[in-house]
Amino acid sequence: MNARRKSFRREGEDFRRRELVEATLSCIATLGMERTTVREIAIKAGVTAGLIRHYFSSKDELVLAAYSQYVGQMAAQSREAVDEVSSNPLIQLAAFVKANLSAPVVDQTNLSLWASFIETIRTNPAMAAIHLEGYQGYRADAEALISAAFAASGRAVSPEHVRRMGIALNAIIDGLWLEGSMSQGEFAEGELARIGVESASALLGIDLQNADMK
Amino acid sequence: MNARRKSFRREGEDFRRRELVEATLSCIATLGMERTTVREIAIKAGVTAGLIRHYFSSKDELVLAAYSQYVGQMAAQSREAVDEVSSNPLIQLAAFVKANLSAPVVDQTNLSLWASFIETIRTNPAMAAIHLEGYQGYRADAEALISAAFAASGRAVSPEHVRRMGIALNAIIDGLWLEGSMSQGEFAEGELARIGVESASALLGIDLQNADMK
DNA sequence: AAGATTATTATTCATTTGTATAACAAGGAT
DNA sequence: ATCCTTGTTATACAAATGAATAATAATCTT
Repeated sequence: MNARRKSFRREGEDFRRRELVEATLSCIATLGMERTTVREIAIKAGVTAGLIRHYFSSKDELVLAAYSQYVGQMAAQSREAVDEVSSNPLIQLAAFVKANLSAPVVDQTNLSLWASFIETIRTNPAMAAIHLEGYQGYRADAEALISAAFAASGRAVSPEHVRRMGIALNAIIDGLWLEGSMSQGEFAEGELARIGVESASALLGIDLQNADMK
Repeated sequence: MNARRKSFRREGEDFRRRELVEATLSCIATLGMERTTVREIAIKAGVTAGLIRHYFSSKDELVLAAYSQYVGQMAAQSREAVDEVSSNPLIQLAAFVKANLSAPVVDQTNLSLWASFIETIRTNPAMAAIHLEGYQGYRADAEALISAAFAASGRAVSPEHVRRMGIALNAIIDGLWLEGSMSQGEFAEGELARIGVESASALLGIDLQNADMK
């Protein structure tokens, strides 16, 4: 019964931090915030619990880092989808909508992860700050795409109108994302994205559905 | 240091259960699920922690009852708003949208409460069942209103189209609710509801904005 | 190759938490 | 009035949790 000490490799700080953050996200997504303990995170990361405090001064700080990583990741994902397509603003806008209404964004686990973070925003100012920054960036991206789309359609619109459209577009995307993520299996493959593009077209008064038919 | 026993009143089962459920909702909304302990709930309800187990066999069961109460309350609120106005379907639909995009529905604390529950749906089948029932009811209400609105506008639409519109309407409401609840103070009084009615009009192709000008 | 550094593991600690049990008293029954 | 029922408080307990500290070994330095 003489248990030997666990063997291990020494890793660099950035590597471990990233790994711990990744494990934290995985835990929160699958277990929820309440059941995400430092021990559970450590197991998922393949280390012992004590190591967490070597890199993060508290569990709160780790969760904060995880949220920061999550927000950045979602933003990057969204921007990539736009950059991947042609420079036609209508096509870009359609790609933006589609990317946010397909896997892996639309996913029950991802929704659960998001909800776990949202819950903490009200009482944790640091979390709130990260959230605000991410949200504003998202809205700015949406408004830039809308502005460009209107310009490409030869329509002059006021900044106030762009703001309104940004709010509405953001809402339809978020709302469809919610529905798609919650109702497992109700939507056929690609259906949600199609409804999203149709709805965005109706809201903006621009036909985005045939935009990618070059 | 001879602490006297706390004086108390004996109350009926329904009274206590309701009070404990109410305290639970309040705790989750303000503290978050993680910091909502049986002791905290008891304090908020003005009783001692032991009493909770007298009425609920576990904390989970209490939280479940609280969620059930929450879902029912939200549904009733929404239906009341529709029943309060005239029987004109367009006006009813507008009222439905407005009710879901005004206080007290749009509120950061309410969002936090909702998020706390959503988080648990993935791992708790009982919570998932309550959620599904509430969601389906909500969607059915929306589709009924949409059907009636199309009929009143003299437009014949297929059930599939109604379904699509229901999804989209639901999405714009949820999305705007999210935005309004998260971004404290960005929206002027009534602005969110106005954007909602405008957006719903654009989505459905029905003018709901002037519907209440009798 | 030996020593120094520190990343990592192992162990310990004080609190908190859900739950279980025991003691008590408020209000009704007789 | 006295007894009885049971709603309610008070106390106890085991498990879990975040954090702190001690021990160890992997890798770098020289």
